[in-house]
Amino acid sequence: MDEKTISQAVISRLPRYLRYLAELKDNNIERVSSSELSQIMNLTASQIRQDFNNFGGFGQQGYGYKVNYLYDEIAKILGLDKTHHLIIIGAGNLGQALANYMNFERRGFHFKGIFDSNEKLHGKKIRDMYVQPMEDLENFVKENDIDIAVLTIPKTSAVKVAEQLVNCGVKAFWNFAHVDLKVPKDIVVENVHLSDSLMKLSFKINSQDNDFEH
Amino acid sequence: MDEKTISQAVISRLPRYLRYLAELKDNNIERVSSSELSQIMNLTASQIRQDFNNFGGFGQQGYGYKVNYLYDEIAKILGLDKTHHLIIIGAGNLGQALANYMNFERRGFHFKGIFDSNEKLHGKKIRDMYVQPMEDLENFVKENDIDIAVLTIPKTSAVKVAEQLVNCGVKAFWNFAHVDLKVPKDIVVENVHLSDSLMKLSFKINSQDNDFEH
DNA sequence: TAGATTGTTAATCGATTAACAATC
DNA sequence: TAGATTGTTAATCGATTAACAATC
Repeated sequence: MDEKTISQAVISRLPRYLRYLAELKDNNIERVSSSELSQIMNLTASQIRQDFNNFGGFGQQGYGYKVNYLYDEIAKILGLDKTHHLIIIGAGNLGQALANYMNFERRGFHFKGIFDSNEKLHGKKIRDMYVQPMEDLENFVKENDIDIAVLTIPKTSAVKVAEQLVNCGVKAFWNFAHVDLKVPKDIVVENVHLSDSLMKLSFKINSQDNDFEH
Repeated sequence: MDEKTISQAVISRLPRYLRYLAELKDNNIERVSSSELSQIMNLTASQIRQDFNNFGGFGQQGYGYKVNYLYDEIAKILGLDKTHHLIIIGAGNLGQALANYMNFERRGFHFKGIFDSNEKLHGKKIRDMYVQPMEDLENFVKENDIDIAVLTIPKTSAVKVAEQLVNCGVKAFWNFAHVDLKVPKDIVVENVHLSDSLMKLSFKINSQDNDFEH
């Protein structure tokens, strides 16, 4: 429909908007102006209005934005009203933690299974799932219409497994492996490189103490 | 010394440079030109040279960059040669996973302790640490010169605990709580908002299927 | 010296901020 | 209607890309 290009910067701000709007909702605040929101969120009012107008206007002149309506619209933009079928590849520390910790279902992500190559883990119960062997992966993906794979496996196997999953029809990856996946460009990848994040923290500490500012 | 402002965009690319340089090192490749690196990393050669020259020139005209030297210099810029004392607040799924999964020591981060308010967890062994009660937190931080706290606690307590830790001398936070911390501006915060990341994934899937491009 | 590739300046592109007319 | 605040255009700022002189 719209056929507009949304910049990465805007996309990154959307979940944060949603978070602050949820807070306003919790406090039973019905309306908010761009300048009020800008103060709470430490942005400029102009940027907020520009951001929202990437998706068409959600406000009313002279009034501001209805909190509930704005929240719902942004949730829709983020696709949180859609449902997806998700599996986790890698039942190590991180995979298990995400299975237990993330509230996948609340965001429309149906957690359907967890896999690992380590046979000591096979059959282990994680949340309400049993760890399955990698041999069963392809069939499971095809039979259960899996569209998202969470990769919490070592980088050595991540690229290969991702390719395999693309061939089975997986459309998106939440990638925690410390490597850049090689997938066709219509496949969605969202990287969470924890090591990179820790290095950024290190840089900021370092640059504070010494040389360069950031 | 230098007193230059490094943009957020450049900082974010540094760990990725390091990753690819490590790969070249592993393959015993001694030199690399900006244009070779640009092809591997899917960047422009110009951007790479601009990035490096934020910190002074690391290359030789007509030759390129020495892989080992460049790696070491970027590691130094990231402060990976420095040591830090780190604790984890929150011994739930995520806190435990990070304690076990992250190779803190390898990057100069000395993992010194893990804390939780849940007394059922107190004394539980995680890696080579025992979970300590929050009551012992302040003394421990002061006595052990802790400068970094990893926050894997719910957002409801994160802001308060962060303030408390700042008062005890903590200088940096690796924040996994789904909230923006309120700390003085000389305190370093690196956020890992996993929910936000998942929503971005959702957006990208959604925008592929329908309306807007990204 | 000739060839290659950096370091750096200039040009372009994109994102943020400012300004204001439209309108609730 | 008057006041307020959006939606949107224009101005500014910053980051990326292109070009090329410096130099190994």
